[in-house]
Amino acid sequence: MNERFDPAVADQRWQRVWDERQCFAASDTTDKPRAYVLEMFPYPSGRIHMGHVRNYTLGDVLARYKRMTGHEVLHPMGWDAFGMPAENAAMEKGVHPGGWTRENIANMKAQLKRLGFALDWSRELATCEPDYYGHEQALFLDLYEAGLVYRKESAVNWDPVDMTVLANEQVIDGRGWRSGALVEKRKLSQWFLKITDFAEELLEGLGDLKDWPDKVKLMQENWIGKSQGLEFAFTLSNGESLPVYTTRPDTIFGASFVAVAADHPVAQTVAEGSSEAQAFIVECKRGGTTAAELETAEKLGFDTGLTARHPFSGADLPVYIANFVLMDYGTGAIMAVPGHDQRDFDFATKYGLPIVRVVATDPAEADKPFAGEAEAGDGVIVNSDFLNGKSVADAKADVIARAEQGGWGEGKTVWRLRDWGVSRQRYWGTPIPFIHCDACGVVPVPKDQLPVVLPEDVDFQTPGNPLLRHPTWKHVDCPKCGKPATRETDTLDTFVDSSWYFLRFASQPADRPFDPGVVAQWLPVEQYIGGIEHAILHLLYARFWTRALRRTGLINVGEPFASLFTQGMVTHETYSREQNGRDVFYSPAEVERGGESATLIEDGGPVEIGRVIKMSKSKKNVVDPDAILADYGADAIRWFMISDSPPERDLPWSIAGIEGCARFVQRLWRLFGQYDAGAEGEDKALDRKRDQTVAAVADDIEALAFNKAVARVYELTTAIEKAQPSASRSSAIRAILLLVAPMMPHLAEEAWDAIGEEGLIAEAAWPPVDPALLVDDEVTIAIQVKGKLRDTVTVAKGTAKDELEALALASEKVQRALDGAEIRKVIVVPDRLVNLVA
RNA sequence: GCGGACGUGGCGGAAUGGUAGACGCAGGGGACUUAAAAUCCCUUGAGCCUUGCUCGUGCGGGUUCGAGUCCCGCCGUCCGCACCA
Repeated sequence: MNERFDPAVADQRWQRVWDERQCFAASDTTDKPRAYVLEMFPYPSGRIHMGHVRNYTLGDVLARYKRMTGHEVLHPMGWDAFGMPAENAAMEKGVHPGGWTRENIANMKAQLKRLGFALDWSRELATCEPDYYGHEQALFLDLYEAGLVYRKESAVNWDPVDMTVLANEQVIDGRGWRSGALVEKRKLSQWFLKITDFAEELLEGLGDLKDWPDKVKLMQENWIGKSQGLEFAFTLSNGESLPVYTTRPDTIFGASFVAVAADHPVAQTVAEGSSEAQAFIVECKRGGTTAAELETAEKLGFDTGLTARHPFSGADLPVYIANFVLMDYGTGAIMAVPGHDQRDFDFATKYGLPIVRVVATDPAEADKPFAGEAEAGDGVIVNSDFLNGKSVADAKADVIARAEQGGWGEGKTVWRLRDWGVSRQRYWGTPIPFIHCDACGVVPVPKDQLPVVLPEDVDFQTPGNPLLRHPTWKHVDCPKCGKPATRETDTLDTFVDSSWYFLRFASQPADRPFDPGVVAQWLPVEQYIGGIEHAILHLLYARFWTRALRRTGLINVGEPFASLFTQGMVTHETYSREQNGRDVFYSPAEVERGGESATLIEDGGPVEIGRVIKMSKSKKNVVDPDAILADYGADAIRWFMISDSPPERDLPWSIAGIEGCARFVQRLWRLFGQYDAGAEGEDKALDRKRDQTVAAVADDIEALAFNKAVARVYELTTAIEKAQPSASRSSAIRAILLLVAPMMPHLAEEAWDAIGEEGLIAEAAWPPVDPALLVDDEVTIAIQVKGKLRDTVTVAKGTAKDELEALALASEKVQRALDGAEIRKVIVVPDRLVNLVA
């Protein structure tokens, strides 16, 4: 064996062998148990970043481990290839989005290959290719036939200077990112998917997802937002009826005004007779469409002069048009209870409206003033006539019952979840397969005419949707009547692309989206891994899409992802200098890092080491995986990714850390070099340590607690190094080689070959363990006096309680700590501790 | 603004309510070497009256024989908020 392991040679060598032997191609026809391991596929931005390396390393370790434990593993990779960055590149650099994207894919694929991931490249897909999005169009038509697709008006961010629709991230401080113009809300007719039809199912389904993080399930639950409340109608002073919805009917006596959305019919009617109301409604159109923006904006209202009669008290409440009321939720009108809703509180404070307490922690505090904010918590009802003294829950039920009895309202379930708007006024996406005909209306493209392919000859020099401007593309004959008609020029949200790619990975026939029988063999995904930022939208849409396909009879899978894991971000410290009162940042490549300081290579002067934050271009704290790969090899970078930080938390990148990993690669290599197949003699303690480590590492990998597995590998390595040569020692070396095979596959193959083993370690079996060796026969007992540790004693496992107590009392240290005090109580936990309470 | 999480040495972290700090990094000391690299050994929470004792898991309370872990209230940081992916 060579003295040093050379990753530059070994990485390439084994990557070629894996490729040639098609080691990681998943078979659809096998008797083995299946394991579908999937990481969220990347957007092809051009270069792999550390976040990708982490994500795919986590999945790869699991996939390789699953293979070693006898599973047929499906571990595919593809590209989420539609989206805005390609169009931005087209505008900025004059390149075609397709060419730019495909070049990025080629680069990133080469980078992934250099990391030695055990991926089935034969199933690679890119969502921007017609052989993917054509099937998506077919599925969209299936959902249309099932009644799950419709069109309605919906607001977008409109840039009045560029005359274009902006994404939320393109709106900065209420202005268009390029033009700087104030953005307005504009209504367009757009395509929607009826995700709300599945609200109950999606909520209920969360209960079956035992291996999803509770936080993700909770976030989805809150997002779906099922609420039981009361819908009832106020009678207005003009005789009209105004339906409102409230989740807090218990607070009805605290209502001090009524508010409607700016696009509510009542607001429209009022505006007809008032130019001031009109102006206010126009004012409400200013600004973007995001929830965060709407809710942090100053609460504004317009007094319509109308009043609404309170159903119990008969009081006349003023009716406002308010910018914080949403037309999309409930009825677009609310009864406002300032004491117990913060938005209402802010509004009432601004317009001098009464704030009445109707919930208190104690009936005696009925007139306690508010401490500058609303109180949304539980309590007892006060100042509320017949509701006084009731709990919040009882009062809710009582008011709903009275409303239903009186025939002026009814209990109702309302969802926060809104239907999914999938229209995008952009070029680089899946064309929505519909045709607009003056005579026949909106007509689906017949399936035999799919795919509707994007035109290649498009111009990005003018803002707006190139499909709309294209001279010929949209002009077609109506499939129904044959007369001239136009294509739909909106494309699909890229979340649609990522809502079924995991099905296409499992099965990809040419003539249809997938084969349901093959899909059933692989789905659900056994382990899905990706960022927490996808906790709601992507995961909810994928769950919805899967259920929608089941309802249309296309598949028989409900939940696509059996187990979900959300990994943390890769972070790095920042380097900066203050210049002219501003921080100038330097990249890690420009800086020489010492133990506790850092200097700029260019001039040798010091730079300030800043906080450890998410790698980002603006702070220049980005490290390119390729450079690391070239310096340290794939195994070192993979080892770094799984060491130290638990995968769900942030991982701080450091050059010292990667150097430590590279050193450990060499240390293992030296250890493997000491393997002696002919060594004799038994080392019971090492045998025990070996099997305990094998069992624990297996548990850790299955729990994705890789940092713990890594710590155990270090411990076993040290134990082997300290042991004398023996058959046990060689056996332990062989075991640790198998343990690290999923983590450092190149080193493992090289060593496997060097010690004379047959075949590839990638195809070897996980080492078996002897259950008898897993339990220790001795344990160390803690001896406490009044809960404080005073001594320890090592005894045989299972030593009796009274014996432990006697040992504790016999301890000199214990006697000194007791200092003659009388023992009042003794707590003995077998194999754990003795606590003497004096 | 609303929803969700996280907080333990210089750093990343470990710890079924039961010996806080496993393991790694960084630091200190030493061996080997002409020297360096590489490697190996020892050491490293803070404080003190140092056979040992006291304090210590963001802050303030509480439950318990015993709390990093459970409960209540704060503070700070991060993620999401429906057209970024």
